[in-house]
Amino acid sequence: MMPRTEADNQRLREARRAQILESARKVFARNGLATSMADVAAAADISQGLVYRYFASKEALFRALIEEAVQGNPPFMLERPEKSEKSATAGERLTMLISRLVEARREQPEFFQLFNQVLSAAQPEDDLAKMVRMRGQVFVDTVRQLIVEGQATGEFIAGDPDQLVMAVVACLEGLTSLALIEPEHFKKHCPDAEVILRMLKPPST
Amino acid sequence: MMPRTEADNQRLREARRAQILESARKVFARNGLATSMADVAAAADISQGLVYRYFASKEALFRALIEEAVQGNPPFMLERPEKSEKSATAGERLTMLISRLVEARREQPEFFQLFNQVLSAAQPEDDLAKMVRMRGQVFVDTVRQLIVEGQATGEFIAGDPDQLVMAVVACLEGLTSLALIEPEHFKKHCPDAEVILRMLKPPST
Amino acid sequence: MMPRTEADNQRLREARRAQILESARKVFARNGLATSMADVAAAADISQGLVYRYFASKEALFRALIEEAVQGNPPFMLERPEKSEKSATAGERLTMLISRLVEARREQPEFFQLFNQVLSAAQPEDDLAKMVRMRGQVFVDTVRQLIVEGQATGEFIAGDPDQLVMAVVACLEGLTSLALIEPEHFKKHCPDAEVILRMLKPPST
Amino acid sequence: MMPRTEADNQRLREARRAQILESARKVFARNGLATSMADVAAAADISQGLVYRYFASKEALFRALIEEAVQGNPPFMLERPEKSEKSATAGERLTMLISRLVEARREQPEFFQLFNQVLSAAQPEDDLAKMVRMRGQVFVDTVRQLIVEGQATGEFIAGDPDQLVMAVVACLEGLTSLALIEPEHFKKHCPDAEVILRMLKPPST
DNA sequence: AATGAATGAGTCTTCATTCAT
DNA sequence: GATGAATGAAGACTCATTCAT
Repeated sequence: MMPRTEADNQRLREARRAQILESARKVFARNGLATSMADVAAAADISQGLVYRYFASKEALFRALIEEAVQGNPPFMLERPEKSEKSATAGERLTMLISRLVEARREQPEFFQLFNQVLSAAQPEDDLAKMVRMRGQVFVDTVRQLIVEGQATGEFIAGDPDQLVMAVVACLEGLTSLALIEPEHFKKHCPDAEVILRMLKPPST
Repeated sequence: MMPRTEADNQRLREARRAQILESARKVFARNGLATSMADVAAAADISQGLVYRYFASKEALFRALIEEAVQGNPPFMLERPEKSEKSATAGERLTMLISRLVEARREQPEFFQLFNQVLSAAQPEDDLAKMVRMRGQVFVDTVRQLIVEGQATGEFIAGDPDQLVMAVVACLEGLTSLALIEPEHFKKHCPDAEVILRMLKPPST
Repeated sequence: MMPRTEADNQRLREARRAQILESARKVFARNGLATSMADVAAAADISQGLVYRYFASKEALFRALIEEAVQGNPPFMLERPEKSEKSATAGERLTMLISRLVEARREQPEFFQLFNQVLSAAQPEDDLAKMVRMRGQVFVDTVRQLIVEGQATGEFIAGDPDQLVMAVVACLEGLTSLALIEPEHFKKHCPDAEVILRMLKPPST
Repeated sequence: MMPRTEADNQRLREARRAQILESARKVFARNGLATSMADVAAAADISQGLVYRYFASKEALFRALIEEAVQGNPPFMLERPEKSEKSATAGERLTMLISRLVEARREQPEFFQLFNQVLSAAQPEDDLAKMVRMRGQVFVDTVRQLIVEGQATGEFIAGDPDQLVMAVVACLEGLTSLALIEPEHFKKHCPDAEVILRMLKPPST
């Protein structure tokens, strides 16, 4: 009988918004920007018009998804080693970092797939593409720094560090792609960080 | 002054077709299925209408690109070890295979980027997606076979072979993505096959 | 604590309705039929839904506004000379009429602007447009009648009466437009009826 | 058999553009911004899509119409007295100006109706509205200047010049409105400039 | 009675495709 | 064979209207 209270509405709106973001994340991660707003609305099980009460446009919605993923609400997105890890060796820290990132891709592949969608469809001048590339660069720099350190201490194999960085990064990027193609198989046989790290260590033979 | 002969015409047509395919490959590889036919025509420096003299539709054009890439007109696409390699060990043969694939990605990244575009934009039931996935499966099976063999002979580290396969495949897939993002840097620091192969070998420590 | 009586409710409803009409008149007069129901609700400081408790549709609301204006709830809308004026000459009566109409436009320009909005946006077959045109015709006929009378008595200049009618009517219509564009300036320099009436009198030279 | 030449296409495009502008002018003049692009296309007897090859958007089309009208391709739009008129008295020059403007409204009412549509539907901050208002101001200033001059020479009646300006301007504006409501009657009984000018002259009695 | 979230039909706009030349 | 003007169906977006609370 009573109209909804202000607080009720606020809660409703936030829930709706979250629901739309979640549904949109799934469909955009899978189909990229080719996804229609009708698809988004259907995934969220609401009318097309309603999406526009929460996001001004398709682009705004996609942007919200990317920003959410870049700014990394999900805690496992943190790529920099945590304070408690500062005492570990470069190799140990890189192991932890890779481990976390592999795990993140296993838990929430959509976040990473979104990045791929941006990079594989957007114009280079695109604002979002820049943002995603910048974020990627931070990650690459972190890995490079640890590899160089590890090489200095002899933990890692010598050689062009950029080559090693690229191998490691490619591996992670590739896992994101594989997660898109075969989610089940990916989850089951997702490689351990150690496997990836072996690329940085001299083989026994 | 002589009217063109039938053969001349045939040759012209084939050249035109090849020109369109090449231009289309570039723009589709970079921008995905969002690429418009106007973009294709502009890239090929011909009118929009003319594209339709050679390909019945956008879909037909894209299909031709994928089929060309899958059936591997380009010789380096051959993934199965050649006959002369039959005598080598599994490790040697896998090294050669990976080596060839890395090289292929360095030489002609567009072919592989096309596959990524298909997989990241198409519906799973899509005919083309199936074709590309199947081709991927062949490759995966080949790698798996060699890894299992290598494990049997002790060349490769023990453990879940699927995990190792995935690590190797992911690395290659990831290289394709990186080639799209930063072509220059990719070409310069593209990792050697040995780096990737190290994931399959026990580390010295 | 007493429940509202039926009469109270009735009064509340009427007040609400009047409030909506007044707000709607302002925004429709200024922005025309492009005005959204959201604009109306905001102007009336109520929710969108509530407008529909008082008016079945946007069209019904607009119609109510036009009918209110046409039927001339506002007393100054009466265009026919009043009884006490019957003894005056045609010229005197026309002066009084014009005078009243100029004054009306100064006092309540919105009513007249609404008519303009109908005529400039609606289809000719539109019901409302017909109503407004018919009302205009009554006014035109009245003016024409007085002009013809005035010409007969020599009060007004000879010549095509329709031309004179149109000049007078145009002047009044134009004042309505100017009132929309520059309300302040309009109110300050609104011409006297005599100025307009001069069009009907032979110049001294 | 031969493809159209460049020149052919150029001519075709210009003709098409002109055709669209003309059709659009009519429907926008009559129905204002509520006009749909489907209406425009139908009026021009072409498909909806084609309009967009000539004008980027509905707004761009409308803007082109307004700019065309403001910049006044039509020669009769010139409101400033021509050089040859410089020797005439203020009254004579104003007569010529009004005369020209009345004539313009008779010949091409659509141009002036477009201005009315802008002013009666647009937000005040609107770019186009500003442009139209500015153009109106130029006209008002011209009329005012001539009236003041005429008052100084005794040609015109004394009194608040702004009131007289407003009466004259209103009359012209009103004619534009009437032309929209009853085009036929308007053309037949359109008042002469002299009638309007009489508002500026002392009456004989 | 009152709110504002939700719906869906209608409009603007794009783009694959066709067609006159 | 070649061009680019033209078409029309599909997708983004708005807004009058309804409905649960």
